[in-house]
Amino acid sequence: MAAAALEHSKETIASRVVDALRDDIITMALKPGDVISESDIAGRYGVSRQPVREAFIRLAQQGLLLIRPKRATVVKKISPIGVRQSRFIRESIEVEIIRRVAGQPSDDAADVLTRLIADQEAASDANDSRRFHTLDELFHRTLARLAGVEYAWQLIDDHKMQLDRVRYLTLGVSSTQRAIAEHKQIVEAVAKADPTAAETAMRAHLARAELLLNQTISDFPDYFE
Amino acid sequence: MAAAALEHSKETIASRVVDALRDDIITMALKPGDVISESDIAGRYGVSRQPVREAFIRLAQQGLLLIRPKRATVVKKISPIGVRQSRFIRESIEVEIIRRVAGQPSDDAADVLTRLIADQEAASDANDSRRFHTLDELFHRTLARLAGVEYAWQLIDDHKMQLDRVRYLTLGVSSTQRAIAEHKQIVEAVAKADPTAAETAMRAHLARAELLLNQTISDFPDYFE
DNA sequence: TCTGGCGCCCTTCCATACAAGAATGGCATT
DNA sequence: AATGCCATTCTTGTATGGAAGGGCGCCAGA
Repeated sequence: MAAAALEHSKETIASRVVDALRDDIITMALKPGDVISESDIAGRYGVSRQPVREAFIRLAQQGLLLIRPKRATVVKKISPIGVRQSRFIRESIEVEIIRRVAGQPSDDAADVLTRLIADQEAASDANDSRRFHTLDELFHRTLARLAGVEYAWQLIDDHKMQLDRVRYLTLGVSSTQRAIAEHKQIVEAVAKADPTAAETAMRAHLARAELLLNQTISDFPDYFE
Repeated sequence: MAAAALEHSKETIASRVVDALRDDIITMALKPGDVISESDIAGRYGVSRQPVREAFIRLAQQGLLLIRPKRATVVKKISPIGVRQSRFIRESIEVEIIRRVAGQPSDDAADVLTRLIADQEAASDANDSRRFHTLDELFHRTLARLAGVEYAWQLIDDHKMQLDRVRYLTLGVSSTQRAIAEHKQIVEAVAKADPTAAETAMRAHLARAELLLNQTISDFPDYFE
């Protein structure tokens, strides 16, 4: 925990504490199982306990913290079941999305997606994992936008944080080459207006995450329930 | 707002306030657009502002309240876009569920579902709308359980509250007969182990909600954005 | 040595006081 | 009559002190 002096903006203190803590949790600066307390964090950021408490409540609702009344507050360990179910939800939605996109194809769609893949290849060549994953997220978000349900993507953002923690642990591991190849298959199916092929490619793409999860669990057993 | 003296249990005051307020909102005792304040609710329940404030935060995260800093807190109006997107998510997941259930059929599945439909018919004959909708929810939840993703159902419960408010407004309107007939089609497809037919039936079942939504918007325009 | 009880310390939870922004209505000025 | 300013009074946001409860270790007794 580096974390000194959250930069002051016009937002409320509570909001800034939420952002700071969430970032620390996703980047594993705060590890699953770590015990924190209101006064602890309050002292660390030089604020009172009240806004910290409110931050705890919000993060607990997002599934990142576990408040044990009168006992303590801990960074929630990652639940393999929760991760799989979150992925089930994501897969359900993404399959529906890719069907729509492939079902009503436009030249724009394929173009935009192709360009994104090119960027990803550049990031991969430069070994810039962070940027690669940012572009990966953008790829999927773009599909949602093309399907006209970008707003729905925001709704599942909460669940996605569970997946993000796992992904952060696999930053150096995941094979970017393979992901790119899979993305190409998806775009290809979209260009051909073949919903079934698109669905198959998307399922394969998402299924690979299962392998990564299992490896990550054995690499960091303490971080999981 | 009837609402006196929330019954005391061992839970925290904040939790009880959350439950009470959420119930008031979903049952339209608190109407979309109503302005409430921390001290208002605090006085009404005879507690201090603090737990009420925490309840507001939690309900705001669930999309039921809108906290306008330093200004006021209002019961959020229902967003037609949000409702449609929530339904999109639900439809995506339910289609995936029904495919799985129909894909790996069991005698139990059809039996349990058939029994639930019988109960629904009884409730419909008795004109018990509340019970009918409770059974309706149980029907879909059972499908999730049969697909082995009951936990995922919990994850979308938050989004479902948006739909619940609309559904409450349509309590006397919705044609229970039709819903029952659609449920029968679904079970039939499951019994025949026909995923495609099951999917079609499920989509039709969920699509009918769109009509209800449009009618509800014109019936209660003030409750929507 | 083992076991049960008691007290201390830690936590979250609640209450209260104060601070600061925002809206509204009255009043003065033009 | 219209308009701009200012004070009053709401609201939510923050700080702080104490209350209530759970965990843990020391200590006494068997």
